[in-house]
Amino acid sequence: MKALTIGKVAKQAGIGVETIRFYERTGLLNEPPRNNSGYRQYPPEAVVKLRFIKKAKQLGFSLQEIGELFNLRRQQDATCGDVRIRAEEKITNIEEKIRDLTRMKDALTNLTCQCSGKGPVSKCPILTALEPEKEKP
Amino acid sequence: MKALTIGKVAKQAGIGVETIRFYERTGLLNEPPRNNSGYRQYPPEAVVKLRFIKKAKQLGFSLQEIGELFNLRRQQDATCGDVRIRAEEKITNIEEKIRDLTRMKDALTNLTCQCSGKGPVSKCPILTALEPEKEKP
DNA sequence: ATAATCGCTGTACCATACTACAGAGTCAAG
DNA sequence: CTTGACTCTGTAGTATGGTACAGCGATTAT
Repeated sequence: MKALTIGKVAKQAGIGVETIRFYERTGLLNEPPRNNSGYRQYPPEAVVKLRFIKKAKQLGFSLQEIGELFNLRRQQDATCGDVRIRAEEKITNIEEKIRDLTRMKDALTNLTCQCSGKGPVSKCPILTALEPEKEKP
Repeated sequence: MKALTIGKVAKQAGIGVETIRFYERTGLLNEPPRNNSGYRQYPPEAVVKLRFIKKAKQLGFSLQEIGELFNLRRQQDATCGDVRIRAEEKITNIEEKIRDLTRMKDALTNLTCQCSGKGPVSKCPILTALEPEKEKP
């Protein structure tokens, strides 16, 4: 006997009960089985899925994009080549995010270094951090 | 003569005119000087700032957080140690995002590899990608 | 010099992602 | 066996981040 009620799942995933029902309504989560009195019965994996959603949102993915990531997995065996292409798009996308974040981090590190030093900063490293690279003449 | 109208800035930054005015209303952008007829006169750096905002949003930062990043820079010379602490918080935060994205990327790569191979996948690598690490007994 | 385009303010509306009830049934602990 | 916490459905409200006019003046291209 391992099924969880919605409240347990919510607590373990660190999100609200209403939010879970909302995700279900929008189709992001599929409907779990119910017990005799109509209570949702979640398998423990539901917690994993919800934690994934939470994290992915913090990384700038919309609920729709998160759904696409799930679909990628579900359709995997069906239409292999197609899925591969879309997965590679996601990967490229993610790599760009990582690059941007790395630049942003470097800029902030830079800022804290300058802070311990002295003198005015002519160009703001944070702002220019996310500029598209351009060749220097 | 280098001042740009709002339309020029918007085009160069790749965002809408209305959005720029919206950012101004909310205080994310400070009010630019005006010309005789009341038109906003932006310096070229405004484009850099707007592109930063656009990117940062894609990375999961809220407008408020983006504003905090800007403040970090502005207050830099004033309250050095304090700024340093908050900058380091941001850095830690960013490092976690990078870690999560890297895990997600690896999981997707994994998925495309499995795809070219064959056989059913018992555990979904995407879902478990963003799980907090736990020691394996 | 006169449209078309752009800019101004102000207000209203929109999509996304929740969040909060109301009103009724269910379950578990003392 | 009741009382308090939990669940259900349904509907409504909120926060964030825009987007879209209307109604007017300024500018620019022909």
